[in-house]
Amino acid sequence: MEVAIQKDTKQSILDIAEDLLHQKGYNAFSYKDIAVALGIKNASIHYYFPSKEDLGEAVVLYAFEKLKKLQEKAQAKNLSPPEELDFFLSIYQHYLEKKLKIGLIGTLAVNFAAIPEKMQIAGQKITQTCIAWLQSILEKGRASQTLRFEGDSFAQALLILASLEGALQIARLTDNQHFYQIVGQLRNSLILSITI
Amino acid sequence: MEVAIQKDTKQSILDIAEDLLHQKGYNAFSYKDIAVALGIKNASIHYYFPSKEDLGEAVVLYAFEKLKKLQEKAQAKNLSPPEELDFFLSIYQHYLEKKLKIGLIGTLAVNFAAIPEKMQIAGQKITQTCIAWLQSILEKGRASQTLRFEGDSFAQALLILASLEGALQIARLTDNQHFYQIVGQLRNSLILSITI
DNA sequence: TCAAATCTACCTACTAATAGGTAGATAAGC
DNA sequence: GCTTATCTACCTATTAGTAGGTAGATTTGA
Repeated sequence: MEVAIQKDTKQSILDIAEDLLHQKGYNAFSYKDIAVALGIKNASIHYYFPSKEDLGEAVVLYAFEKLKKLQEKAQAKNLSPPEELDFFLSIYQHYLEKKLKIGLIGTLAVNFAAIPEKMQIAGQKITQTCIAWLQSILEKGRASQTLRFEGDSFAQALLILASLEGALQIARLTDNQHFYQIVGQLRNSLILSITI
Repeated sequence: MEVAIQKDTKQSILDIAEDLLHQKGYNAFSYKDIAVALGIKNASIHYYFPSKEDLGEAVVLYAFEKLKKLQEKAQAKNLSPPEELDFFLSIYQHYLEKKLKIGLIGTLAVNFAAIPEKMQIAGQKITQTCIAWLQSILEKGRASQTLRFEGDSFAQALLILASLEGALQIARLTDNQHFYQIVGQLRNSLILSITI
């Protein structure tokens, strides 16, 4: 059994494209950027992704798959509502700490009028999945009296998601520490237990 | 006294550039887009804004000026803390309802690695001004027992700003109505009075 | 088995379009 | 006549995308 020295080229292209999408936005990166990073030629990327639209859509669909796997993973763990909420928050914390730095929803929304329709639609699906997931956590938390919030669980789910997307953006413009302050403030208002 | 039939060209360029920046992001609009919209030639825009960096910075500085004027206007009105908070929220509501649709902070953050340094710095100033304004509202509200929140007023200000930026983005990806739901949820948690 | 056929994963070399930007002419108005 | 504002006519760099080729691995089949 041999160790894979080199990642699959197609996967590497996807990873770098995801990176660039988060760092610069869809219209600010080019095939050349990816080609240079990988040490291959422009045309080779067209071999895997005939058009930039194909690549853009693939990046979003790939992110969608990852999100769904995380959701399954969380459900398999049988977490308490506060723990599952923290699991969701940790996804965004991972965005901050790793290369991505900005949420996909924010990226797609800001460049909405300048991205292909397939990316728009995929972005909408991701958003709806996030909202539904958060809402289910909130409902379970309210039923078990482990999470505290007022009003509609859907509206509260929207508020949490908006806060996280916004938090990453404020962090990028000012200071990473501000992300943690926002998440802390959010957690304090939601989680009933005294333990941190 | 004559009615101004035509707006000042420089101002029109700024307005359209602001529009395009919010709709597509910095790297997805071109001088040509503006020239076509105004019915002038590409080169004429270079006359007012020699480089795209100049234009980009001018748009952000112009937005900064508008923000400061709104802040002065609010202070001149001697509003109660909940009223001043609503004034701030109404700025974002205006973003949603008018042409802009996305907050400037979000736009600049998402394309951060792909915008000129001067835009980055101007964006940071706007963010800090917003945070400081919100924090002052929160402090006054807590002192006068008209606003309710726990913990640090700075962290709470960050949370509100993040929510609003994220709310615009979720609204763009899904439904404008979601913006109002987020703002409603936020108001309910902050404002102590029963009256809406 | 071994040669032909096919496929994979790139390459070089190109195109058409668009980007931001510039030089210099020109028209209009004080 | 000088300034302001706008034009025509470019330039250079970059973009996404295409055409066609090729070395080497893999599959097929007589």
